[in-house]
Amino acid sequence: MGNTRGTAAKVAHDACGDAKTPRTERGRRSLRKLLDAAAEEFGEKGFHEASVSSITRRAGMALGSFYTYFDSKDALFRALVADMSEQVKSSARSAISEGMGALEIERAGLLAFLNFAAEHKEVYRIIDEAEFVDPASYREHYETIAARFVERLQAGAARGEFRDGLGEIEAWAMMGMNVFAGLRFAVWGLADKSPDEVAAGVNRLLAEGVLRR
Amino acid sequence: MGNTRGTAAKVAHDACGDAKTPRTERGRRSLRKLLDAAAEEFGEKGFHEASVSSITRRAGMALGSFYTYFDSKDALFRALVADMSEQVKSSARSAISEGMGALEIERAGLLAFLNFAAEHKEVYRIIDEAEFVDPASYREHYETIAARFVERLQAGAARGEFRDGLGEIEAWAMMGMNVFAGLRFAVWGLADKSPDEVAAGVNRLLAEGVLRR
DNA sequence: TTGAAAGGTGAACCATGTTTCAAGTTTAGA
DNA sequence: TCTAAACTTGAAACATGGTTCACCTTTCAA
Repeated sequence: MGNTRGTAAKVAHDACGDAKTPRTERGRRSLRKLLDAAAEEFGEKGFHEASVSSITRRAGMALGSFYTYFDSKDALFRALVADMSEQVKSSARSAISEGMGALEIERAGLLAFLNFAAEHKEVYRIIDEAEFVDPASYREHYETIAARFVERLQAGAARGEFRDGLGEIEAWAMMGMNVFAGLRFAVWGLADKSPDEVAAGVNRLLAEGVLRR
Repeated sequence: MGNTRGTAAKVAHDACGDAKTPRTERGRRSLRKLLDAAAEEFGEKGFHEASVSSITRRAGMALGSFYTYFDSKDALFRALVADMSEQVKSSARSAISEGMGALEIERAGLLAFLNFAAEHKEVYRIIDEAEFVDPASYREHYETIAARFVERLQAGAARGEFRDGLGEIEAWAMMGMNVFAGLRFAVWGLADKSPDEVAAGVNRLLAEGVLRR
């Protein structure tokens, strides 16, 4: 469940906006421990059930130290949302490589997302709870991702793979498919379907729809 | 924003499980006021920011009266989730009529849902927050709806309108499309797309996918 | 008319958990 | 080595808001 060192370092960096930047190596280590502990705690309990004291306990430090790194529980949560959002985006991004066709890109992106979600089930809870704790981030998260879908849809059309006229409506619909597939098959993971199977099914739906022909 | 009298009555009835059934007409009126006030309050502020005292204030009654009708703030929320869930389902259900084709059913169902969501923006927040406050209901809500999608998909295939082999994966993907279309175009409603336009766009995507042919 | 049950009231109780603070310890550069 | 800044500590201050309770008012059937 714990982050890799690389990821955690990235967290600290990306979270600059809400975290107070530590000046020493020891400080960076503490900030990292706090962020990892918070991801676990918020993932398990949700924002309101989570407590700062429980987070510092997990991180193995005193309650008061928390306020050396964050101004408030909210600030910590915002930092975490920004980071998780970034991780979700980059997980899909990294799955895409040069020679892929437009449709293949979508399948690979979804597959990467499903694997990421299965590995980090706390992402859903944290992003979802942002709807209440930090609405602006929540909205920005989905709007940014939707914008990518629009770009890819248009690129696919330009290449002649996709039909013309695809835009925001289709982008949001696709994003919804992926998110719900992730919720049901990766996060709740009843293990009755493999990620490949799910990605293939959704991809076929996306490609040709449900009509018999 | 306020419920119609009919709806509110229904709420009270459906919520029996968590609400203490009033014995007199006056009591039923109070329970109704409480449920309507709660839908507003939870919709605006979310579960944790909402307070029982603010709900009773909205309802125009004293704090203590609340506990005549509900054992706790949680119980009220559960009653509300059950009711909203029921309303979402019946809004789509009522849009479906006899002579419709399988594809047409999906469009009509989505259109009704979009209109319902635009009219009751608080539904999203309440259902979404159930993920944290009442996870079992949250899951049941979506699983029940997904089951309906599966049924309709199979009915469509039996009629020869849809291709074979459609199942849970496709059902969850469709549900995701609809939910996200509702979030973006009905709830956030930037008014740049009409419900009909959105329903038509999603329906075409569902029917034939994105591939050029 | 009447009294028992239902419903209403809001101050006070209480648990929880965030944030502050004053004092101690460690780090890192000079 | 030395010292200022960075970091740590945990008890206590503080705020919030759910829940209880003892007493009052309304309803309704006999």
